[in-house]
Amino acid sequence: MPELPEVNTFQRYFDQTALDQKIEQAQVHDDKIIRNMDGRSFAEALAGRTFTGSYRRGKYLFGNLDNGAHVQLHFGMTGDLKYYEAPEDQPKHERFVFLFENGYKLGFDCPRKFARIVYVEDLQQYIEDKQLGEDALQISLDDFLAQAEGKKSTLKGFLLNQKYLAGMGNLYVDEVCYQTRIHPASRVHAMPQEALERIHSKMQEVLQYAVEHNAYYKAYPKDWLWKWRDEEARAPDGTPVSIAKIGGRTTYYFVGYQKLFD
DNA sequence: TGTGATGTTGAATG
DNA sequence: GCATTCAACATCAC
Repeated sequence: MPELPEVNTFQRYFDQTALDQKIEQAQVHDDKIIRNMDGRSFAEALAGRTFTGSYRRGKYLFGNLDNGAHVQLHFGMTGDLKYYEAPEDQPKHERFVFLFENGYKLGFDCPRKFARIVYVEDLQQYIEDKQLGEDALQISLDDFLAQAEGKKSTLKGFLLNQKYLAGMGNLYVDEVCYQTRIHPASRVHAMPQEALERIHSKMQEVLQYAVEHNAYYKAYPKDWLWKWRDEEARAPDGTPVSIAKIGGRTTYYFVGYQKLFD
């Protein structure tokens, strides 16, 4: 489920379960989920360490280790965390697990193995090399406009590109476009500044609301697109939903109800 | 049985 | 260098 608000919820969970406890051992069940070393090296690097904090940027969560290194947790499409004690509570698709001194474990579950776990020696350098954009919840209007400057891509493609800003995913992009009544296939360079300002403002409003509700979508307002994202959906003016690939992803939008800048 | 899914990356193309 | 499209990654659920 992981877009920015979901990862923010994972961060809270991580902080409540993993911090300030010595890691007795890390066990890697599936080597391929660790992207920059084999499972044995990862386990060796983590043994005896302690997480002292965490840092989230967009959909990327980093656990801060007491030796200055970080562990990147990126959840892909199906990543999840589970803190448990009894062996029978181990999640079905656990790919690796931290065993703490108190006997509890923090397991990383991921049915589709799209998650990306990386042992990061130098976080600043890593983020720079990745060209990871500013966090979508933090980015100022000025920086947002600067990123949008001259972009010929679709609005959706722009918002999804983690180099420009980090954290937006398929569902929240559709939500913001719907609520601002701007067509997701609009060309960024054809949008007046006022429209970009509305996107920026609504984006942070939506993300903030979602974060405050722990990304629990059932608690989202009834008038969000999210609630009834299906083929029967209609805009308030009765426009039936259109479903098409925009920016490479399945997109729900309303022709006419959402203004197209092209 | 086939299809697509809340994500990212790299290759190929224009 | 940019933008776009596509395939790949691997598994599950409808």
